[in-house]
Amino acid sequence: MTQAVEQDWEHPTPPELQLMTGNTLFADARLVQDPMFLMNRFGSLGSALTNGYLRQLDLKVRHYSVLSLACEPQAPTQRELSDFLVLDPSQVVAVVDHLEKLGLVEREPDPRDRRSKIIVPTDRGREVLGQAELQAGQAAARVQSNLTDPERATLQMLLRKLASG
Amino acid sequence: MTQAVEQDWEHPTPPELQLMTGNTLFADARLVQDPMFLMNRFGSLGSALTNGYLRQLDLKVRHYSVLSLACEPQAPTQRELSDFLVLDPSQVVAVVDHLEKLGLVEREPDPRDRRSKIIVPTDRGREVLGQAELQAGQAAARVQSNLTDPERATLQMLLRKLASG
DNA sequence: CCAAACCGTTGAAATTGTCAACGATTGTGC
DNA sequence: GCACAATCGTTGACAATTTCAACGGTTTGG
Repeated sequence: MTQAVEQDWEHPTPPELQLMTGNTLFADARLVQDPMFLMNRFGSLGSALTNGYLRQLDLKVRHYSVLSLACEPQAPTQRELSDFLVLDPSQVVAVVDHLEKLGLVEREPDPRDRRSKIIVPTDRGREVLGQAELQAGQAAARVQSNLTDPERATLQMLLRKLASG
Repeated sequence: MTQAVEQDWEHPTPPELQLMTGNTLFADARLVQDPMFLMNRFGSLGSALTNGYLRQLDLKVRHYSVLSLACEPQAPTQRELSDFLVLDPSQVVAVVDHLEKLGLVEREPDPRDRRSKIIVPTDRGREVLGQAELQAGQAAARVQSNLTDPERATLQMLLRKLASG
């Protein structure tokens, strides 16, 4: 039943999505000075926009994430994906099921633990990952369109340092 | 014991919340270099943590956001809240209902447009907002614990510039 | 004055998040 | 070796959240 439902701009057309209100009503509100608020706003807004760009590949951010991790040198188990992506194991099942139906990954038995299954990309999986990265990149570029290149680099550096907990 | 400084989690509120995997498995994964991925991760993770700190006030991030905006010089209508917070109007109804039941805000008719209602904080609302800001600040400090003060300032500046679209 | 658009509200549907339990397998203490 | 707890993927149920259509009351524009 996982058929393409609705349409809209699912073509190679860039989705229109309000990034941040040009509204000057709350321009000086205390909320917009709160980094957590902004992070949450751009996080959800960014993934929504990325989902739009990924729709033509029948993927969402979570599928793109799993596919990307599956293409890393060391193929992950579903448990590792669950931990790293902070997704319930049952949600990982659904994501892997979808990717498997698209022929992008395969479940293989873990030689070291027959309880686990490692997620391995197919050739087509690696190919589609490249396209997905392109789409995600376009979405990211659009979100960061207000920043200069060095600012983007600084932001990335700070976020990575934030993640190094 | 000293309860003034310490956070007492009266209810099953997890003080322990995995901010970012110390797992070194995916330390060099391409995903962790993607600013959008990190932004989304810290956005949802940060709001989940903030929700935990706000639980003692019977608030969530969305209620805190609405309360904060209601306390701005110009009291907003529900439509303006809906637009700015990217929430469906029906969700704003639920949030305002909750805040109203807690006696923190009141719906007042908009003198300029009898269709709209402006959300005005009560005295207790402003008081609780102060406490909520304290809790949210603790959550934020915890998320940003890996950053130095100047780095925090830079991050805030970049996020605000990101929002100035 | 009339039609279209807008606001808040309600309710229903779809998506997502959370949690308990199960077979199969592995690790642990004895 | 052997019971026994713990783990992994999976399923199914349940709660929370998002999305959407429709409705009275109101405003706007022609």
